[in-house]
Amino acid sequence: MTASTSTPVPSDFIRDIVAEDVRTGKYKLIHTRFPPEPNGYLHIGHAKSICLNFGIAREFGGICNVRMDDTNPTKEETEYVDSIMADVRWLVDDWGASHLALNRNTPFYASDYFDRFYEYDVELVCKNKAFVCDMTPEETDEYRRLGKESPFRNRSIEENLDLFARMKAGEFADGARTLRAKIDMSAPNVWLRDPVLYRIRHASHHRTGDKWCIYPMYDWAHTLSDYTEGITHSVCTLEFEVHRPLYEWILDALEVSRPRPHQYEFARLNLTYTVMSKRKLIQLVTDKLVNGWDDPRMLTISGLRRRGVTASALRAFAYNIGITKYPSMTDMAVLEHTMRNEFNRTAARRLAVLRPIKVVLTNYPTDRVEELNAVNNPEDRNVGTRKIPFSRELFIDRDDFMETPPPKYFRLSPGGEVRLKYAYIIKCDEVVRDNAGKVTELRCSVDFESKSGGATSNRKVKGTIHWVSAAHAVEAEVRLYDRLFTVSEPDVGGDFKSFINSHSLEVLTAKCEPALAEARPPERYQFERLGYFALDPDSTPDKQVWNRTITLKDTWAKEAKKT
RNA sequence: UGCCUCGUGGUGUAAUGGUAGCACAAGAGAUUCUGGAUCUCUUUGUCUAGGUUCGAAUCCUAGCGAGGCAGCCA
Repeated sequence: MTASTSTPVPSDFIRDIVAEDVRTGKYKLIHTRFPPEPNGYLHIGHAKSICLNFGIAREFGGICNVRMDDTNPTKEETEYVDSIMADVRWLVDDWGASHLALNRNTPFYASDYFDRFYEYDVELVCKNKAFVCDMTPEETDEYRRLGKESPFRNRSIEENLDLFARMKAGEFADGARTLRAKIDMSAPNVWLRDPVLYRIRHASHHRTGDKWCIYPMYDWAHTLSDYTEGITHSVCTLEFEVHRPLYEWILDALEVSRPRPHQYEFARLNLTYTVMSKRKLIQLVTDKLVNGWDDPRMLTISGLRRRGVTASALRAFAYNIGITKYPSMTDMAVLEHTMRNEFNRTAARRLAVLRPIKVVLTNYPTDRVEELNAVNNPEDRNVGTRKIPFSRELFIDRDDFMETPPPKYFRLSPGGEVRLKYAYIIKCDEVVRDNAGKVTELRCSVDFESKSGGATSNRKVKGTIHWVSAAHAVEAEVRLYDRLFTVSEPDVGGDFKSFINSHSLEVLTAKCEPALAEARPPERYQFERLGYFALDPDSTPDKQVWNRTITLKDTWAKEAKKT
């Protein structure tokens, strides 16, 4: 019996391939990699990829590199490197990280291999498998579409060597020349039609500075980075499927020693009610439709973390959705279910009132305060109980009172009864309003026989609601989040920004039970009957800020909608 | 248009020639001092047409549909 019996081990077509390679002894060590370009923040789709690549390494006793694919100096920044590393570490560090490869704070960088790439370039030219091309970008495009050979294709090796050295030396302007692989302009796969390997960019690179003015293209850099690092299974998303023959061609052309890496592709994650592309996420940030990359409404890893999602919940989600080649659309409800499933077991319960309405218990002594016993987590008795103060004046949530309740409404209404959780059954005798007619106070009477835990507490009423003692309440800011988009697929049918949910953030001042004042990050709580909440970094010693990570399932809301 | 890939309930996935299963969602009920959780039950599926086979979701052929690629982006 192994540890894997308690934790389900995923199975999918890629892991099947790895398992087979392990069985046949194809490689000494399974070695995967996660290769982000540092040009944006990581999102939940990257989390899927991280969990796959690190998961494979973890399950097969291998290792996984994080490698910055930083071959385009005009787009990449150190800020993104830092955020990516923080996100990856957060996601995998408590996942049996000791045998993962992430045993250092610094990632690998494709840019560290630029010198080595240059040697490979020269080798390729010497083998007459690459040439320097003088065509403009537009001409190159057109010739590739038409399958026409470049007029510069048959330059001598000496001339190519000379020209490429002068490209490197900075003699030519951006776009003036490229180094292209010499493959087959009549190939049906356009990526085999003499693809560009190097372009000229007189731009400062975030790590190599001004050392280079020629930069490798993705295919060249990525393939050779994989090979250089000893990667065995190079796992990427479906859009690179047509690049695989080029990946193979490069390794063939350089006649690299075996075993060599192989590329496998899986479908990227799509989720309802959100957008996933970096381009769109960056627009949300720059257009200030959200408050930065880590806005809790964003499906970035940093946004999810700030909202209160745990790394283990994200990993469980990655496990739940599986790995295939089918371009699917996963229901946001799966993510939500994964969170509730974990937090229900792990989050301690507290009482908090979001939209307070005052309740005065007319038959309760003015100066009396009781300390009532409350269970911290009914799913985990080990975490014990706490005391909650109870007194004559309380707050309850406005949602828990209706003047003219519909049928099946179990909460408080004029003349009706409800149980205050851990306390008494009360009856609403009188409704007090202000001049505008708004209800400002409920005057209720207590059934002292009904005290929770007491000998005569057996009487049942249909509803139980949460409450907070007014004199003891601690005020806190609460931020309620809803889906960022109003439609399930904001990517289709027009500008995605026109589907923004204008009510996706609501800020309230809540009344909390005193025990919450002692909460510290990264603790998270269930506010009973409301949802799961985590402290936001905006919290100060004077004022807590709570983010609602996810609501509880609300079958009453569903019921109410029917009528 | 060319090339590549993929089609299993509403959604996401499993079954790798041998009883189509799981999860989410939806619906009904039980229970409940959270309208939470838990438990029970129910609805809904192999894209189509041929073929191979004792037997096909699985193998073959054709069709249909969907996605990706066709940057000096990754």
